[in-house]
Amino acid sequence: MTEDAKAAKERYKSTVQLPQTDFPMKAGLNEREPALQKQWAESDLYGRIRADRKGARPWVLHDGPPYANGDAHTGTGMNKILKDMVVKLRTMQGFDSPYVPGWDCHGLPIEHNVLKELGGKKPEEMTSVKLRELCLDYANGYVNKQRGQFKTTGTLGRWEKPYLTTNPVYEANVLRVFRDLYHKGYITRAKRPVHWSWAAQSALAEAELEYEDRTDPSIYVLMKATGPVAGVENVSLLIWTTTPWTMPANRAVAVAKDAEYALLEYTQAGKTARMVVAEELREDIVARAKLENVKVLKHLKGAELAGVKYSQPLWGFECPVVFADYVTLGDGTGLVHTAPGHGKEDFETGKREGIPAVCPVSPTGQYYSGDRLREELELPAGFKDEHGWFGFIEGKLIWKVNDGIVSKLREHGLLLHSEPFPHSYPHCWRTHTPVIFRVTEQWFVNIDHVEQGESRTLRQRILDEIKQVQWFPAWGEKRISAMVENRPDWCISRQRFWGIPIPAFYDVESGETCIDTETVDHVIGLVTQHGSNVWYDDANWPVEKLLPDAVRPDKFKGRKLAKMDDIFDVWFESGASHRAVMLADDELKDKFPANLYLEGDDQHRGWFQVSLILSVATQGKSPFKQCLTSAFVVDEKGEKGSKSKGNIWAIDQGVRDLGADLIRLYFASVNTSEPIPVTYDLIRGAGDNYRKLRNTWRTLVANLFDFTPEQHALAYSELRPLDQWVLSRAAALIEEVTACWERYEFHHAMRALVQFCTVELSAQYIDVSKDALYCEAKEGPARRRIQTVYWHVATLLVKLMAPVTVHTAEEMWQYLPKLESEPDSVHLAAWPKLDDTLRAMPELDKRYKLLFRLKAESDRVLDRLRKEKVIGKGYDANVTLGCNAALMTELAQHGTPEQLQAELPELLNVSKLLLDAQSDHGALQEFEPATDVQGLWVKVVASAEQACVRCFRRTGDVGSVKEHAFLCARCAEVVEA
RNA sequence: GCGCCGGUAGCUCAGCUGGUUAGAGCACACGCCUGAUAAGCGUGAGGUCGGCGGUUCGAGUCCGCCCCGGCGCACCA
Repeated sequence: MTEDAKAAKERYKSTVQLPQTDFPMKAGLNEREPALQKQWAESDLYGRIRADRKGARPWVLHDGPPYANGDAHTGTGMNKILKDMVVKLRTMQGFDSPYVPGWDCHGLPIEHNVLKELGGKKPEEMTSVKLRELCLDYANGYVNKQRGQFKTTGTLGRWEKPYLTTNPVYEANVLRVFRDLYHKGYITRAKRPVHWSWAAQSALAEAELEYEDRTDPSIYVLMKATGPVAGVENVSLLIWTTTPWTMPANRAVAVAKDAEYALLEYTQAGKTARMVVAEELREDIVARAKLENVKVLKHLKGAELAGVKYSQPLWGFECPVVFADYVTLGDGTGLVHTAPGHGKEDFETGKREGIPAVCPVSPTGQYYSGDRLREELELPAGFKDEHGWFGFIEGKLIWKVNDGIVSKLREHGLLLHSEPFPHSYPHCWRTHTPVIFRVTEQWFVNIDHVEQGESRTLRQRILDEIKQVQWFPAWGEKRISAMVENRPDWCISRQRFWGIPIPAFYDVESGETCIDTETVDHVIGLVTQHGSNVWYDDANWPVEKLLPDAVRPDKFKGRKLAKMDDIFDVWFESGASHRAVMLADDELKDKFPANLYLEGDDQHRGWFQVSLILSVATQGKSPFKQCLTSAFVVDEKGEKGSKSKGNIWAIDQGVRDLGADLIRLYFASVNTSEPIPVTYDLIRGAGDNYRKLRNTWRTLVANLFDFTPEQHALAYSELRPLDQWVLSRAAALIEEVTACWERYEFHHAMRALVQFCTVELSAQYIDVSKDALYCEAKEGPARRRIQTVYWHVATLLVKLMAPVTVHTAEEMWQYLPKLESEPDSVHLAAWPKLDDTLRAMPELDKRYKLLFRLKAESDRVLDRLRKEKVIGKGYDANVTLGCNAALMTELAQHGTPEQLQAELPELLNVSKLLLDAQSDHGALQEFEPATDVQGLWVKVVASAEQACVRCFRRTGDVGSVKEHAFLCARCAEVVEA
């Protein structure tokens, strides 16, 4: 370039419309996000959203309450972010979509931690009320902490007035659910075997069990028959168990009536003996116990064992053989050790056969001592402990005697074989200790109860309701149905104090339980006013005051009553949230059932199920219409996050280090139905997408610096096909993103969004439209129509991003030239939808698909010439597209050769373009065959023309206007005007 | 043990009801631009679509078996 040309270039620079914007390229999230959040708080954005949508169709996501203990970590943080995304979407779609967060504040972990702070147990002088106050303080402390942590993610909601399960009104509503269940006959108090956590000293519900691996002794015990078996004397019944500690409670051996059994004679360690085992398992047992000289004396059906009695291996008294249909021949011996006090089925069998369910184990998992042990074992009168078992077990923790029992059985010649047995075993979810079965008196919700006026059991009604719910992912329906089909009655009582009391009394003399709907209602009244502490405040609320004669059933009037001291399972409390929140909160009560419950997929077993049970039983329907679950967050190794592993971090720390929008974008970009790896590096990886979105958008808005939509936007009809094509692609994007959101496939929506930015915008439209945008007349239509498209696209992109990158979208919104009618916050704006401008144009889609394929072929050749240093930028080149007849015919569908020739230079970013249909291109050396387009040859030559100093193109007419020697005709005209 | 989900380029994932040489983004390599510039554009390399067998004119896509990973269930006595 000559000196003159350089000077000219500088002179004309001011006539070029270069992009201008203050919208920063760098996100600076950790400064901007808190500032925006402050702004939202000060302008009460959430309140304004609520006011703005008042009266609109409701759409409610009902929040599942996280537990008020510990930090809000990545998992709970993700859950809140996903919820916020959905609520923001629904709000933009015009729904009235309040978000009322809640916390689960009662329960064992808090109780534990408070006791720990007190040195392990409640000080003698401390009242229960005082202790409960400490628990409440503890819970409230974590509510405040977690609230602050959640808010850093940019989540909007009624944070200042959340629902808490400790709120007296909430507590009263839990009791109302109980009252209704009681009234309808769903509640039973009964002695049954329940899962028992000896570490927590409480019964556990199914939802509170976690299966963990554990190795127990697997033992084969010989139960000596007291008489002949099928005519043969001195026969033992071989049983198998992995819980040797239950042997003291053994009261029967169960067999399958129809199964085939074998009566064997065998030699082991030089001694010969006889026993009965299932024929199918005989060889397995012989091999395991290394038996020799095995002879099958007889085959017999289980039924033939009727009437056989054996000597209890520890205590020596006679116990029966019984039949049971759960006896299987999969493993063991086919003869089942039955201890009705330690197993659900054993209990049922015992009940049927009139065998006592003895349970010599205390709440702490120790055998009772002394007389108590004797009593609990229900030993016969005059019993003598000849072998010293009594002293051996008494007072000991059951897990500590497992091995001792094994060796002692061996000493007595009762053990055929033992080996270690690894298996998964239910553990207490809070203390992570193995649970046991204990027979205790508990309160239950009867799942198979049929209430008056109904023909179906509650279980069946829940299953029917499950079918009415939309499950995301769809397999959730199968999973929860299977769980409901198989679940036992729900044990809702716990023997702790930090919770809502089960409002029942008993007659001190007779022991009879005193409860009816009136007494419960009375307590509900007191709890509403004073909170559940009334139950524990003996000084101010003695039983006479708690339940005055006036409200007692007649038979209890004037009697001495005492309070029962069970509390509700915390799942009962959270499961009642539909009643305590959805049906009771001023803002929500006319919006039941909720549109969506959204939690981790562990809640199929937990909150979803208990909510369904309680809502179907009391309201007759599911408390939610849709149910969305996400998988768990894991670390880079795919391991579940846990504090002890140190692979989990508090969400607010992540926000400070990485930025809320980046974390939100990450969670929106991954498939949340599969385990979600969460590490700083992975989230930083989402920064690629973030920057792409941000920069692409920045370019759009930087070219709108002189654009006011009301004044400058052109009508659809004034746009060129290329412009209309972008709008058509944008319309497709809106449809796809919206469809993905409706299916809650956030990551598919984000993919579409990023792809649109990188392909249609960045690589295609923006790249192609630069010349017109920069060099055409500032006010002319060639520039304004591109700005019109930019404006439409920039607007819809901000909106489509708004539920995810809530801060960035808001920041963008402030820089976007908007219609006067748009609100000041993007979160108050309307979700984009198709209209006369944003509309699908299939013909144009087809046209540009073809033309961009031609561009790709041209680019390939241009690239080669660049590497050969023949040309630099595209404007240095002239391109000839040699097309055969078939290709010309295809092209003709999209315009005349003249039209295409006029449009293609811009599209291909070259100075000149020729369509040549005449020659036999294959025979011409200067033409290069295309690789992906049939019938196309490409010829590229360096242009010999002078470049225009203003637009860089080599159009061949530079200097045609005398006054502007360095300009092409187009630029000269623009500059003149 | 039973059931569910997944196994596609180095990474994250698309591939609808089976149909031209399997796609995108990122990362990588090479080049261009320097008027999106701590940006942008182009080109390229990279995949036996977990394995084996089957159905079919044709399979990543359907069927069967197996392997790996994850999750759930439980009458594991």
